[in-house]
Order: sequence, then structure tokens, then C-alpha cells
Amino acid sequence: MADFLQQLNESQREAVIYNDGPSLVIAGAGSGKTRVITYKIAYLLKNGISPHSILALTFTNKAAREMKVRVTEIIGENMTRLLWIGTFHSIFSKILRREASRIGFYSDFTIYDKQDSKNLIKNIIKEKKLDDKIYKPTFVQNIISKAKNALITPKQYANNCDLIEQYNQAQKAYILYDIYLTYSNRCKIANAMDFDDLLFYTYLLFNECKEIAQKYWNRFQFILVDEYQDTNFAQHEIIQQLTIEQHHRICIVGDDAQSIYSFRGANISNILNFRSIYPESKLFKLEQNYRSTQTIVNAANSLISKNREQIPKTIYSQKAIGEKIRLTGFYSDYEEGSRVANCIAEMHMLKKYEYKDFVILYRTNAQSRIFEEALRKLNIPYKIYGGLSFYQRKEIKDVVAYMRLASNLADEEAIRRIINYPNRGIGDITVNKIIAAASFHNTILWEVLSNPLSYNLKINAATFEKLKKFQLLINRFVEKVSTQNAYNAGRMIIRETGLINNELYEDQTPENISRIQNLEELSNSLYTFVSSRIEEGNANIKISDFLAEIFLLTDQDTDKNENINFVTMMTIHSAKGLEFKNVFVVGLEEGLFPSELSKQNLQEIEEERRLFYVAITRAKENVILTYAKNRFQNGQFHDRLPSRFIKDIDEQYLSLPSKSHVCTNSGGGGSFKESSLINHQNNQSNIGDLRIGNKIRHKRFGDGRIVALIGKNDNAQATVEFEQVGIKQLLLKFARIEMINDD
DNA sequence: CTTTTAATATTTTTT
DNA sequence: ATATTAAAAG
Repeated sequence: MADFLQQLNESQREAVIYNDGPSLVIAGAGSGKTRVITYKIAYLLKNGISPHSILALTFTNKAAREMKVRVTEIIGENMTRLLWIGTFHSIFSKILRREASRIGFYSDFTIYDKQDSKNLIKNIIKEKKLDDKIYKPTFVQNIISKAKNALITPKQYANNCDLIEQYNQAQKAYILYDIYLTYSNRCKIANAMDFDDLLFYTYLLFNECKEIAQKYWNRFQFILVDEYQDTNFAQHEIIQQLTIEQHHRICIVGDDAQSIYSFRGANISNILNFRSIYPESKLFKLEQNYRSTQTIVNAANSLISKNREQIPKTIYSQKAIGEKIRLTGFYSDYEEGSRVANCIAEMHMLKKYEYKDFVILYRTNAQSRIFEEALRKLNIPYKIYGGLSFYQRKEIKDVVAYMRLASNLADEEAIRRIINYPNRGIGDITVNKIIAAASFHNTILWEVLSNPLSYNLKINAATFEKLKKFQLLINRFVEKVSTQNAYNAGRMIIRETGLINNELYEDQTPENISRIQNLEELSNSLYTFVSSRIEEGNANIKISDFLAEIFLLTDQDTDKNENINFVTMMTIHSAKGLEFKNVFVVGLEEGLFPSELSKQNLQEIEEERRLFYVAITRAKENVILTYAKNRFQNGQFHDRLPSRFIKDIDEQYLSLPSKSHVCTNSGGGGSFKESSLINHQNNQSNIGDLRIGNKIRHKRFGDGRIVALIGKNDNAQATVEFEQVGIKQLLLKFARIEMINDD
């Protein structure tokens, strides 16, 4: 037992072994935060706490999975199987499915994704004949989301003077209330919850059913929360519901400097106020960074010190001083892309880094494209995270909508999506009649659609027949879904929706081929899902079980090739918690990073600065910052200035490409082109290990042998005799060559 | 009711 | 540039 505690430093160990009451662990970037949580869980288990009574909450499935793996490594699988480690959303949806009847839902409720919920809001606005220029669906969606995150019910919303004040006109506030109320009712009738509902209803459940709350607070004798700075008000309150009235055994871990989700309702004051809520709580600070060089840590400190709101702490590193942070500007986004790609190729070749040692971090997903092209040109393997996840692809969502409907006939958004896809002659007019009748009679769409005559639907005989046919098709699916396992039922649905034959098989465009492959992939994952559950001893796995699982999956969770060596590309947001040897932070421009939209107020600028802090602190060895003076965005070219955040970093940690001021636009351009991303500290660096006589391979010219090496630094050139194309002079700075074995 | 065409809005970050 | 929506033609 003492053994595994030896692997911790003094302050980590103190945090791990204190378990008598609430504790707050402020953990700087790279200070072993996950380590503390996992060791604490192991420590608790070794001290006789039952795994059944420990709850650990994270923000991503990936973090949860990793945590479980690491606890298992310390303490063995038998103990960890019963642990509840998961995201807020997945743990709460598990609880809600168990207790669904208490709050007027059925346990197989659908989870509406953002698109579903936006569509529903859009339809409600239309049905109420409101002007969607004033009540923009996205805006209304945000209002509703904020209300739920603040635990405000529609009823409370109506009476909330602050809000009425805020919208300046009672009229508008009232209409928003009305939409919110209708939206809530429609979701309930559809037996559906959106992401916010998973938190909101959990709170209501615990609040209104004391005996249920009691059941869970008795059960969870110890609660751990990771990334507490990212909790919103609802999450914060639920945690308190589970701990405050009884045992107070809660440990929260976080770093206020890494709070980057306020747009999603995260509230930094949750972590700042923790100590006043639990006055007896103990505070632990983890200040030693084990990840990055001193230069990186110091540079990050100098950056974050420009923010006002923060818990004081001194993050330090005892690793090597390390290289300075490199900063380079380019003429265009295009040049930025190709030079970053070249730099990766060069560092890969000359400095013996593997591709997986690199990450390119950007502010917006849209920036990935240029880097993707540049890397592909150089044949560098890469993987882009984010963007469209597998389950958000159209063809997958279509089939999944059939599955959703078959296992929850109340699902309004699923019906709307597929009632006329593939085309079966049931258009908007008919659908709107059905919806009108359904909301008039306060019933589900399916009910009206199945008995159009008893609801006095004004449709002609032909439409009646079409509805009948649709109804029969779905009924067959329903039957299959309730009798067969997920795989068999899913296969049948994929086959018989007719999507493959009608829509996709017609012409063999690459897009269609990939869509069909995706459907096969879906069928494969159904198979894996069912068989892995059977291994765990649960036979009889239904489509609804599968759906419950995939609703909360994101792109990062569907990753299959973990082991392959590739350059990673992702947004800074999704990079949180990860680390890489070399980090490129690209697009450091005013209007992009910080984003144009965040320039309104200081708080948002501070959040963007924290985001930059997160980006820099991902790096173990090198940070390379780039910006473009001109960028193509939203269909046009924009001149761009370097980001204000660049000058927030203490200059002593930066290595500039030239003496010109990087933060003004008066640099005269010329200096940018000559700058190289690589620090050429010695004459040999471009030549690297190349020697006369070495055999090399060039992407375009093929194989060849070096006959001469001349020049130094950026001018280093090699004369190469190629087998196919004869003698060529190559400027090593740009040449894409690799050494190959001579045999 | 569907398909085609033209116009218009839209983009930050995500469980 | 792309996606979504409205209008017009079939």
C-alpha cells in the first residue's frame, strides 16, 4: 500500500490521503491532476471503501475511460468494475433512466441533440406565427439553455423580473417564456430530453423526491469531480444535493486558469466559492509542473498574469530550461499551412521526432482544412479531431432516426426527419396538419398519424394510403426492435428503410460509396456493442440500449486507431487534458484568436487568454506560434493583425524571426518570408545527419545519392544524383527528402 | 407534392 | 464558401 503512494510527490500525496471532509485541489497545468484523482480512488478502495459507493465525474468520456484504466492498473479489475466513473451527462442519464417514472418520463427516453432541439424550436416559432427574424431559433435556444443551466423552470421564468428587465420589454420576455414552456411540453410528450435536461431533471428529481435523493446520497459516500472550473450552476447544485446535507465527502479538482467553457454555462465562481460553501474544506495546491520546460511554464505564467480573476499560485518546472517559444508571421493562411507542414517534416527528419509528437492547435474547426491539404501534400499522416462526428453524419442520423422512432414512438423529431425520407409523398403540408392535430389534442404525432380519421385530418385518399404504408413499415420495425437483439434489429432497419437502394446505390459517386461504408460501419458497431455486452454477461441487448449509449458519444470517442503514428489536429478546446512534445498554435490573429465575438467585454477576453494558456501548456518541449497577415474567411480575404495575446508573453521567452515588431502591421512584409520556423542554432542543422554518399528518397524525384553538400544554415544545399532524373540541386530548407537504407 | 433554382443567412469553442 | 431557405416551375 505504501508502495503506490511513493510514486507521488509531497503535495500530491497530502491531497490523496486527506479524505475526512471536503477538499479542493487546485492543480496547475501538468501538475498531475488526473494522477491525484486516480490515486485517491485507489487509496479509498484499499482502505475498504466499496467501489459501489464512489462516484467520479468528468467532462469527457475519454477522461472517464482513462481514469478507469489507470485506477485498474493500480488496483485491479475486480475492484473497479463497480465504480461509477463517467461524464456528468452519462451518469445523470443513467440515474434518470432508472427513475424516469418519477418525473413523468419513460426510461427509454430519447436524447435530442442540438440539431433536434433547434428544429423543434424553429417549428414552435413557426407554429406560433412569430417573426423568426426577432426570435431567431439559435437565440431562443440559447435563452432556454441558459435558463435550464440556471435551474429556472418555465414557470419561474415567467415571474423572473430580472429577465423581463434584461429584455427591456415585458412582451418579449413573455413570448420567450411561452416558447420555453411549449418546448418543454413538446419534449416531454416526445419522451425526449436535450443535453441541458439531463442536468435540469436530475436536479428536479433530487429536489422533488427526497427519498430518491436520499438513496443516492447514501450510496455515494465519496464524490470526486474533475475539471471543476468547467461546471455550470446546475452541476454545481447537483453535487451539493448529493453531499451537503450529509457526509461532505467530496473532492473537487480544477484549475481556474483553465476555465474555457463559460459559453456553455460554466461558471468560474463555482470553484472560487467552493470554500465558502464548505467552510471546513481543505485546500491543496499542486504547483509543480511535470510536463513542460521551464521556458514554457514561465511564458505561460507571464501570459496568465495579465488576467485579473484568479486564485494565486506559483506554477514552476524543474525540467530543463528548454528552447524559446518561436513566433512567426506569414503573408497568408496558405503560407502558414505549408510552412507549418514543412516544419513538421523537417523536425521529423532532422530532430528525430515521431509524427505523434506534433499537434496543431487552432481556435476554430474551419482552420483545419488548409493544414490538412499541406500535410497531405507532404505525405504526412494526420488525424483531425472534431468537426462532424460519426453519429452526426447525415446517412447515420437518418438510419438512427428510424431506430429512435422504433424504440420510442413519441419521438417527434425522428418522425419529422424520416416521414418523407426516402420520398414517399408525405410533404410538409400533411406533416403540419398532423402536428397541428397532435398539439391540439395534446398527443404524440404517431397517434395522429396512425388514426388520421379519428382526428379529423383533412387529407385525401392517396395521402391516407401513404400514411398507412409508412405506419406499417414502422410497425414492423417496432416489432423487430422489441423481439430481436440490437444487431439483428439494426441490420433489418438498415436494409429495409430503402435508403441504400433508392438514394445511395443509384450512382457510384465517391460520396455515396463512403455513405454506404458508413452504414456498414454502423452495422459493425452494433455487432461489437452487442457482443461486448454479451461478454459482460448481459444477453438480450436492445436497440434502445445502443441508442442510450451513442447519444452521448462525441468524435473523440469513436477513435479506433490509437496506435498509428500521426500528426494531431484539433481545436484548443478539445486539446484540454492532453500533452504533446511539440505544439503549434496557429492563427494567432486579432479577430480570430481572440475571436471577434469575444472582444465585447473583458471577461470574454480573459477566457480567450485562458484558452491560449491551455494551448501553450499542452507542450512538453516546443511551442511554435504562428499568424497570417491575410486570411481567407467567410468567403473573402481579410487583412489581419497579430493577436494581442502575443505581447502578453514576456519577451524573454520568445524567439522572434526578426527585429521587426511582431505586433504592429508596419513590419514591411519582407522579414516574414525569410523567417524559418526552425531554430538553426548550429551550421549543421539543415544538413543534419546527411553525409556525402548517403542514399535518400525524394517525393517527386525518387531515390538518389548525395554527391555534394554545400552552404550552411538556410542556404545549405545538397547535390543529389537521382536514379530516374539525374543530378539536382536541392535547397535542404525546403527539400522533402528522407534518408533510406543503403542496400 | 416534388424538383429545380435563386436568394439569403451564416460560423467560436462542445457534453 | 457552405448551408439553409424561399420561390418557381414541373
